[in-house]
Amino acid sequence: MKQVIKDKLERVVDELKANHVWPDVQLPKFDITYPVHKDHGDYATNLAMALAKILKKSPMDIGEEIKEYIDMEGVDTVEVVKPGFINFFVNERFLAGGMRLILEQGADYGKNTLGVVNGKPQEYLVEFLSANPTGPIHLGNGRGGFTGDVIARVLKSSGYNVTTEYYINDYGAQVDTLAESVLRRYLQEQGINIDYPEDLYKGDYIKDLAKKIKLKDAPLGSQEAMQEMRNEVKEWSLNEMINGIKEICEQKLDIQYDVWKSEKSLHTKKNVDRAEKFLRDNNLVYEQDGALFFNSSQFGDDKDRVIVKKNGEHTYFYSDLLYLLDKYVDRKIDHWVWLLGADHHGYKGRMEAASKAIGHEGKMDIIFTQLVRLIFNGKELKMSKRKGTFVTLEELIDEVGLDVVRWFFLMHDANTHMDFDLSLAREESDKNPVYYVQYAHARIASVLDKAGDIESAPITYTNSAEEHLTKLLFQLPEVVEDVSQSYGVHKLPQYALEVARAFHKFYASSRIIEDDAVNASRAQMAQAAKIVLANTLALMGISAPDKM
RNA sequence: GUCCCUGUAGUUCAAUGGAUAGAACAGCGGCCUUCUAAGCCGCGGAUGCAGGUUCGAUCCCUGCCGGGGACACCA
Repeated sequence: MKQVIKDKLERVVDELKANHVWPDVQLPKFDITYPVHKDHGDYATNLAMALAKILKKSPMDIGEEIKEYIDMEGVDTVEVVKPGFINFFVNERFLAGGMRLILEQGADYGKNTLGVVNGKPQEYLVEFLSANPTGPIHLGNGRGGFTGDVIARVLKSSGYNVTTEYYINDYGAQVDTLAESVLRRYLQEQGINIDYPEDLYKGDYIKDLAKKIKLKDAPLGSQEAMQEMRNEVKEWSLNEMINGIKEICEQKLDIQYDVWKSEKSLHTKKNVDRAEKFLRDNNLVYEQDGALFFNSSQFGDDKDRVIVKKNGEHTYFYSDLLYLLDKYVDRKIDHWVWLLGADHHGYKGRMEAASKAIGHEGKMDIIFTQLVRLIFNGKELKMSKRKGTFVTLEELIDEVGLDVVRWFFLMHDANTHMDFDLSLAREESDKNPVYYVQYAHARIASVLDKAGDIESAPITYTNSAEEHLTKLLFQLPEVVEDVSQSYGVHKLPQYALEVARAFHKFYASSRIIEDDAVNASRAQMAQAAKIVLANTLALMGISAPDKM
């Protein structure tokens, strides 16, 4: 609908030009909005305000003049109101026509083809969660995890070819710390007296690993034997952690990844040689104090970054460079959507600089998810891997259910801070708005089940609740489009809530089965509402139950 | 010290520079002999402070005050 009005207004501006009403008029940037209040139009544009600014006339006057050029099918009346909105009121035939469309498209209703350019779907890579394999997935990971998952779902619905990816940080010192932690706990478990330094990981999961691991008895005291044992523990622990994470993502979180990308696997000789040649050939690196620096400040970063340390080891940023080449050169992706916790905001500068340096500027969207503060009994709970204090996502899901947890993380703008009150989440899980939405879906399922087969009778309107519900249902395609461009996933639950509310009102005012007779018009409205609720919930990865 | 977020109702959060700032929860008062009361109807209640840009600012700019987070040859 929005698009129809927009197209029409573009033509209006052309007409104004052609008829020399305003020969100099340029098409201004005008907006089309939905009515905020029921007294306003069904659809509105502030074209008049935009034009007024250019022409230095009153928006009201301009609106009145434009009005005469607007003649649209399905629109009954057009009115101009202050401060310069042009309101469109659609008629019943228009509403019924749109309804028919929803019923025909069913599960496909809401999809669009924004991601298809010149007949080809764009290759998008969405990378998210990517928690280090040195500890469990905690509550704070939930935000990036679910936000990324939903962005991927929405992009798919918008015609993009989406690859979801988990980047495994299995390279570098932290993995050794993990191995050392497990090894020492294992030895303690065997009754061997060995100390446990402060900087090792403290959580119970380390002890669990230590109990589970089976090592062949190695003679202690020998350096070689100790080193061998260390390597064995390292490989086993890492593997165990990664498998655990995979299982949780797929089974508990309902997040399916297409690719599990190992950081270690990027550091092959071939990759490294190519990268070094590329960097040197393009004068992107220099040596200083025995280390190799990447010239990132030339490309907008606030300082140059070390990529090869004095001791010859690669830094994390080196991995990032390899990863960029892997993505843009080898895999030829068009765009990379990268979800990061706010504590990583320092990456933005260097990664953008690196993308620019290798000639792929502007192909990356970094989405920061602000940290979640945990509140328990009115006090903030600090989470720390080293101290072993955290609440795992798994525990929370087991307690209140995946639907509630997903809804909670999705309902807020990812870029704002939020508090998660554990005590409330537990107590008030029944009052969660997700149930309000699911209840609407279940109610519809139940009524339609009673109504039996619905005949495709003409749809007519008898009250404002029916009209309001219908107009809301029309918005789904635009919500999906919006989210696919803005990544503002919180708009989905907001929208679902609005639709559910509209349905509950409709349900209270319009009986579908009356005196044992099914009102086919209303049954079809309910059917359409069910489609919209189900599709919206599916995009969020939340179930749409038929019974509650 | 530098940089990134952020301040809206009692609470948790919405609102591409536009119309009367929306919900939910909490509070108060109504509605079940009829399709699921996990529902509906009604009542109160908010943009941290000071300037600026604009016809118009919750939104943009500056300063102040408050909250969170980053500033490694760690990953």
